[in-house]
Amino acid sequence: MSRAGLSPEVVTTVAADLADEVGFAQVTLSAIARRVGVRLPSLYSHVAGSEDLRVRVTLLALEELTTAGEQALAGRSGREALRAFADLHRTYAAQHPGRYEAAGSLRVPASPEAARLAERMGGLTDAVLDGYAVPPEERVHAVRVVGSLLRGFIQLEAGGAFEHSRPSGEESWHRALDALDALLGSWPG
Amino acid sequence: MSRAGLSPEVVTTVAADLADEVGFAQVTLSAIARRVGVRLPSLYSHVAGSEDLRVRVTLLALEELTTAGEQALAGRSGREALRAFADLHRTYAAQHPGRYEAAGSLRVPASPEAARLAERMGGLTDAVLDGYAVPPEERVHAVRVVGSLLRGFIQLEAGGAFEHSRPSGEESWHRALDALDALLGSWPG
DNA sequence: TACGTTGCCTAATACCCTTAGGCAAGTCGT
DNA sequence: ACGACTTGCCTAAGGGTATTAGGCAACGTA
Repeated sequence: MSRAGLSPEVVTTVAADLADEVGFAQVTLSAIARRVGVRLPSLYSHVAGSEDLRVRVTLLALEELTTAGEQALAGRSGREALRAFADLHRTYAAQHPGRYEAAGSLRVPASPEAARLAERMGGLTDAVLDGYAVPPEERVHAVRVVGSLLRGFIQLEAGGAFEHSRPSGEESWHRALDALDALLGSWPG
Repeated sequence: MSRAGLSPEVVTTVAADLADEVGFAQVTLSAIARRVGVRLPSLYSHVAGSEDLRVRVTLLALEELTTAGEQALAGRSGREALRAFADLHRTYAAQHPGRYEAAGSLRVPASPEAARLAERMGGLTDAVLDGYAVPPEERVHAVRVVGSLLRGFIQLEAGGAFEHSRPSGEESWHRALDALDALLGSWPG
């Protein structure tokens, strides 16, 4: 009986891929075991259980998004940075719906890894805002508004809210980004 | 053996209450059966199954939100209407997290009831925008941006994103509404 | 090569969801 | 008021997922 060569990372990646295919909520240990060719209980050698696996997928997605964000923002600022950051998230959500869903779940337990990620994500939002003249004490609010709009739009679009009405989401997306740019350009109003 | 006096409406309401207490994803037919004092299979006389129940809870939440919206918006327009509409959703989400989660699930199957709700919800957003001079062909985009920001903010707040950082979400909420008001007041740019 | 570690297995338990079939409590026609 | 029909609730049974316990064999290492 040869071994399957599993590891926490492999199991997590398979789970993330499965989430992209059938939805994060439909990810099941049974399905993963079938896919990698082992019996269900064998997975417990690599992950602590169903909930642990969900957290791992969430952290994986956040890490991928953050890394991609750091690359996308390199050398950009202001409107350019905002657009790159926003488009990155929208594209990631479209290509990896399950991962994005996981990333949006929030509520990961505190851990060194989670803290490091939060730090890096903070750096990203700082980089975006650095191109705008938002007063220091207003930055928190600006970050929250930007995050809210992006997240809300992407989720509505992913949920099919714009599917059966004209015009397409694409045009609204550009309006939303223009609105955000104008907003940040004249913050706080 | 006396009867429990159940009905689709009662089961749905119990499910919604349970969702508010433990989260929409944790709502289970077993738990509902225990709560109303019947055996699990008895519920199948009232709902078609687990998925059917979820849809019913979603429609219940959307209906409650819409009805409350119609009352909150009566006699208001412009900034007043926007604020009433936004605060209503935020308050509803805080008081009925499970219901709000259900309402945000989207993707309810097409039905006469769903169509009626969509119609009424469209009327609400129209009422909010009527106080602003948004060009007719731009209304769709404005509605989407407003919806995205509100939804995103409320979800981030519900997910605890603002919990461990100052200032509180309350202040950011006011900034967000001011930003939306300014945005709609000078749409498209 | 012998040893300890560990990856994977079978077995067993505990939910949850769903369908089938039966009984009796309501409801309705006469 | 009585019988017949409808239906709300029940038990029984089967299938899926999650988790734990305990065993065996494949690997890394002395």
